[in-house]
Amino acid sequence: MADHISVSQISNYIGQDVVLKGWVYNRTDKGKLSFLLVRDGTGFIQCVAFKGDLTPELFETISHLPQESSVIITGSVREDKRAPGIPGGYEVGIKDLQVVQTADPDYPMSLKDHGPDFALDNRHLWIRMQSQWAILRIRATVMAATREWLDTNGFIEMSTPILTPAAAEGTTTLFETEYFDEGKAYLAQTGQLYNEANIFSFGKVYCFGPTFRAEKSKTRRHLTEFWMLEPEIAFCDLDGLMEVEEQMLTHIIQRVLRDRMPELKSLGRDISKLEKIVAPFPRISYDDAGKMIDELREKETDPEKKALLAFEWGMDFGAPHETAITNQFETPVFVYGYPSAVKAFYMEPWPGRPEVCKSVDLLAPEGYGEIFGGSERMSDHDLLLSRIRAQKLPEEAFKWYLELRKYGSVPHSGFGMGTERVTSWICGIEHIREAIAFPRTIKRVYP
RNA sequence: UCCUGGCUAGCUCAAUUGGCAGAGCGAGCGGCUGUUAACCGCUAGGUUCUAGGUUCAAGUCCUAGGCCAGGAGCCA
Repeated sequence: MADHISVSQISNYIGQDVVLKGWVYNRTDKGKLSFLLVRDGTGFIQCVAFKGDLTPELFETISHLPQESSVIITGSVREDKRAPGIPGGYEVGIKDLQVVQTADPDYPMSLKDHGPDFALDNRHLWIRMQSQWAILRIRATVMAATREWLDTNGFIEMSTPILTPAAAEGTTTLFETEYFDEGKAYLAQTGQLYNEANIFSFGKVYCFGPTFRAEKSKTRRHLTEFWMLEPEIAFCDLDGLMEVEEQMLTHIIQRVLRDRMPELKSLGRDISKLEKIVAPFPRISYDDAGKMIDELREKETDPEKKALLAFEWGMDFGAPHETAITNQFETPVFVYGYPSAVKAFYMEPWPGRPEVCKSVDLLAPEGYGEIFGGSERMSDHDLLLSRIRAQKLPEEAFKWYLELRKYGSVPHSGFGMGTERVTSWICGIEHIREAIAFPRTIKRVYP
């Protein structure tokens, strides 16, 4: 028997006396009544103190409790439609209250809106707010559902190194650090190359960890440190990869809808939009996506937006292009077959069309853009070697990677999922920085 | 790196043509038995980002700098 219960389980205790341990999120006084909105990590619940039920000293204490004071409350649970909270509709009539610590009354995070600078400087306190709590709970469910789907579909989790010897893709900027007498080491921007080794031992694998990008990206879709899931699958072509992606994402959405409905509602998310996210998703080629953009640009009347939609075959899609495409669909949409020139060196060429590669991006609706990026990997040793040489990558560093193509090479594919991008989309929030507890951006490493 | 915008009370913001530094929330005190961003009364709270400059007078105009944000590029 636990010595206290959690708010998330409150509906099991109607009519009973319970003990709650938590923090005063808000307090409203009304004469002989004092309403405390108490959070305990699992939910938010209204606790009501009535002067006539308590000693004068205790009521005086309760009606002056500062926001964020830590408390242990004993009281009786009852249903009441008026009661706010998560799940809401229940409240606790206070019979006793023990103050663990009276919070300093200068707590800076009022329950009103805050600007980004202030909110981020106070991120260690901001995460206590209901909106942030809901987002980060959903994030945890996204991650749990991801692992759940992979683990029940034959994948095993491999940990790939964070400290790596060289640029994996040779294109992006990496964080650099000294590594004893071995020269420079770099924080990993992907575990993919290692997972390509892992599949030859384990078949289907994934890694799920932090990844680092030192690019000076300054947008609502970028973090310098984010959590990326990367499955890699032996004997899998591009079509097989898309199937894995849509099945896994469908599972994630279903699990969030099942387990995090109160959190989604508290964020004001349009649930009906999430309920439509069921595999299969539309698959369109880069060529067709380009034509779609041409048509949309013709229809666009705003000259500024029109200019942003400028497109010619061969260029990568920017954020405005992705938004234009995804606005045509209610589910995520696959765009496959990008020009090889704008993608990484290791992607398998399209049969008969060497200028195109077997790459696929999964773009989320409502303007959220790329959430998954993947490809079928090049499986021919000599072709891969020629690409490494053509891109002037350090051949020695890729010696082991090339060897994978010498000993039992097979068609294989994999993708990366941006956890915070998926979470942002599911939550319907404006900025990716709210989808991780302590965001790292180009201008922030504090707190 | 480039483009754009912002910086005034703890927070969110207002301040007309250059003319007395303001409000709401938060904090403190008091009132009210059903509050949901409660309400009502009272109190405290300011180096207007920094440094120069113009002016009788600068939150406002000029110059330089700092910080933050949004977007582009790049990417998940």
